[in-house]
Order: sequence, then C-alpha cells, then structure tokens
Amino acid sequence: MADKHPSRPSNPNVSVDCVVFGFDEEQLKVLLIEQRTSGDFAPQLALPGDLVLQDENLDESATRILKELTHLEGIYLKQFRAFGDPDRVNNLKDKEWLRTVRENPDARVITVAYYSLVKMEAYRPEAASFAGKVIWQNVSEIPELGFDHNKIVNEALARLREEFEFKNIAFELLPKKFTLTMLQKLHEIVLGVQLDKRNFRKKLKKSDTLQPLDEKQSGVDHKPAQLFKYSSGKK
Amino acid sequence: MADKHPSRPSNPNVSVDCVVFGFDEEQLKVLLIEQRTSGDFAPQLALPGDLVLQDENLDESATRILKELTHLEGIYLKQFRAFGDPDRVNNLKDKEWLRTVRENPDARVITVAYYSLVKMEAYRPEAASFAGKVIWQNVSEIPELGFDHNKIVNEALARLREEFEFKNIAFELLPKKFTLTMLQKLHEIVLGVQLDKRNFRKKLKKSDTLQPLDEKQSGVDHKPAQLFKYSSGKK
DNA sequence: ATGACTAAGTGTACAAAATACACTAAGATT
DNA sequence: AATCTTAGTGTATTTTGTACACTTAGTCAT
Repeated sequence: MADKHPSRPSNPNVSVDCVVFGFDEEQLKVLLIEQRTSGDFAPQLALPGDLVLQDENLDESATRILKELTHLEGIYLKQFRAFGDPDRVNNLKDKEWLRTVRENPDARVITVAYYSLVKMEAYRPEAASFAGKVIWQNVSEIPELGFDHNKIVNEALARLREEFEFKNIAFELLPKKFTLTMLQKLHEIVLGVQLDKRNFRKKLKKSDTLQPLDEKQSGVDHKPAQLFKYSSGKK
Repeated sequence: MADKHPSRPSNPNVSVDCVVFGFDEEQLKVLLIEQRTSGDFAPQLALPGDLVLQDENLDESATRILKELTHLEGIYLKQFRAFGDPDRVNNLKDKEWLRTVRENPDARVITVAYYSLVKMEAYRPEAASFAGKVIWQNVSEIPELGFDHNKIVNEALARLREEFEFKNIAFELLPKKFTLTMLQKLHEIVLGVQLDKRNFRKKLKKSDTLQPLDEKQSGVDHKPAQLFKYSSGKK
C-alpha cells in the first residue's frame, strides 16, 4: 500500500487517452474499445488509453497506445488537457484494465488526453488481441464509459468545435487530399450547422490556404470534383 | 535506481508549474522565483512549481503551490498543457529544487502547466521562506530558466494571446472591477497592438457582457472613469 | 449516340461588422 | 477662473458575411 499521507507527493501512474473522432458524409463518431479484463467483470466501453512508458514523451506515448489498441497509424494527435482528480480511477475493473494492478496498484492515475479527427473510411481500426473490439460510436449516442471518459469525450468535442469555429479550418486534423464538398460536409457535421456552398468556397479562397492538385475525385457516378491539399501561404 | 526497462510504465513524478502574467499600464511580465537549493548551486530563475500531492486534484495543486511559493491567492489558474519529455528534468539542481531527490529521485517528471493574468499592483507576491525571492520579469526579456520553463512560458503566452484574439475578452482572467481604458490597455499590451478607443468600446457594447457599477475610479487627478464588472447576458 | 441523372462549380445584390477619425465633458490642481 | 488630463461619444467608408439559382462535366441506362 502506497503512503497516503496528504503532504507527500503522489508519484501517480500517468496514462494517455485518445479521443479519435471519425467522420463520414453524415456522422461524427468516436472510437471506443470494449474492455475485457482477465477478471470476471462485464465488458465496458472506454477510450483507447494506457500507461505512459519510461522512455517516451507524451506524444509518442499517445501514438504508440493508439496503434497498440486499434492498429491505427499515421494520425495526428493533439494533446488538449490533463485530467487528475485523485479518485478518477477508483475501481478494480478500471485498474485491472490499465495494468495498474500489476505495477502500482494503489496510486492514483493522472491522464493526458489527446484528440484527433479521421475519415472513417480511410482508417480501419482493429482491436488488439487482448482488447475486446473497437467500435465507432456516434457522438450523440455515447453510453456510460469507464473511468471519467465521458467527461474527456465531452471536453474533446468542445475543443474540436472551437478549433473549427475560431481557426476556421483545422488543417492538422484533415486528410491530405480532399474535395471542397467533403470539407464543407465535415464542417457541417462537426459544428452541427448548414453552410452555403458558394459562401463557404469564397471564404476558403480568400484564406489562400488550399492548393488544387493535378487529380480529381474518382469512383463517383457524377462529375468528379477537384482534389485539394492544404498549403500555408500561396503556391 | 528505478527500473528503466523501456516496456514498463514510468510511474513518474508529476508537478504543476504556474505561468502568472502580471500587467500594469505599460508592460506584461511573468512571475518567476529564484531557486536557492540546499546544495551549492548558483541560484537560477524558474516558474513557481512543485510536485502534486496525493489527495489533491490538479487545479487544487496549482492553487496551493502558487500560494506556498509566492503567497498569491484568489487567482484563477487555467490549465493549458502537460509537458512530458522523458529528460525534461535532467540535472541534479532541478531535481533538488523539486524535492524529487528525497522522494523518487530517478523517475522522470511530467508537469502540468497553468497560466493566469493579474493586475500587478493588486497582488504583491512574497517569496516563501525556502525560496530565494520572487520577481516580475518582462515577457520580452526572459532569461534562460530552469527545466524546460522557457518553452512553457512561450506556450503560455501564445495561449494567452489566442484567448484575447479569438474569444475577444478573457473575462476569467480579468480583475473584478475595471475601467474601459484599463481593459483596452490590457488588450494592447497582451496583443502588442494599438486599438481605437471608440471602436473598442463599440465592440464591447455589442458583446453585452459588461455591467456598469455604482462606482467610479478614485485616486486619479482627472475625470474619473466608470467602473465595470463582467456579466454574462444582460442586466 | 442520346437523354437523364447527379453533384460540381460559379457571381451578384444586400446586410452586418470593422475601421478611420476629432471634439466635448468632468473632475483635479493651481 | 483657468489649466490640465483623461473620459466619453457618432458618422462615413470599407470590408466581410449572407442569401440566393443556374450551367457544366461526367456517369449510367437505353
């Protein structure tokens, strides 16, 4: 049992949790994993997350953990907040899942949260062997999650929306190639509003951050759209 | 010596660092403390910060640490980012200052950073007995600091500016009573620009977030200005 | 090849917001 | 009473945001 005297530093466990938002033409979802612990607890849903290892920085940790748990790679993850209520991981089931039982069972767990945004069709998550499965859950229908993960998802969603509202386009979070219609739909889905096509494009043009590619959309049964990439400044 | 096998969770020390910005009519400064360790190291400057204790959450920790080190109280502190490079605290002097030597000397230190903004004249920081002294350092003349604190200050300043640019007024960060001229000067100092008095006031009026008090500025040798407080929504 | 279907791509008129700019008013000091 | 200092206020112009509908390019079915 760790020392619980209040005037001592806590030497907590530190974990990383990843809120991966996925979008398609209509919906915004969050990637969740089903936790199956070795104990006989009922499975529960939670964000992909695990403890930070000794020789990695936080960004590296997030990348590694997301890959280990869901096989997703090459995704930009943005740190947005640490969560550290002393009792935020307070039950056996949660601790078992986090490997905390084996390492440092009585210490609290402080977590550093990351978010990202991906095109669902471009990334096919697969559950790690030891996890149950991974699912895309609609952001408007998120059930009760393990740990304090509902709070973390809500905060991440708020940040994502701020990013889109204030900075206009969250380029770090975008796919490398995209059509203007895709970009508009993404904004509409994230912000929950309808936008005017011409006005949306006018604003993009003025911001001067898009570069047309020598490539058009393929695999559609109508006029294919021009593909663009992000480019700061002008051509 | 702690276990350094890379595949193990790190059970790091976790600290909090506070970037307290202070403003007057002309300048924006940062509160720094001079570290005097018990060893025979030369003093160095750093942000007020220390390890998180077992039974406190991160916000509580920040509040406590700022008070212990500088006697500042009643200040809104906003968490903005965790910093966790594995070697960000890598010398004996830094470790000694952080009490890490006594508790968990070989583990890395992950820090959660907070910032805030105060009227310098309203808060008189005093050094804790064990610290050297506290100083207000101009943000444009920050010397080399301990740990990775230069990086943390730069990031905090960027966030503070974003807050002022995008959200227009960072009310959480303001004094409770203020004149419109004070508010304008603050914006000018933080953003490093000149603003037009009438346009600035027009925008404030439209935002409908200020409430005039039954009180005017005192102690000035000219026409006293109306004092306002923040108020969401209308009177 | 023709016609029908689907989404891509484009411009203009109006409303709202941001900017540039200079004088009068209130209190303090002599 | 005169002077000094900052408070407080409005209008004209430019820029930005909004509302709105038709033509074009490619695919598919006949």
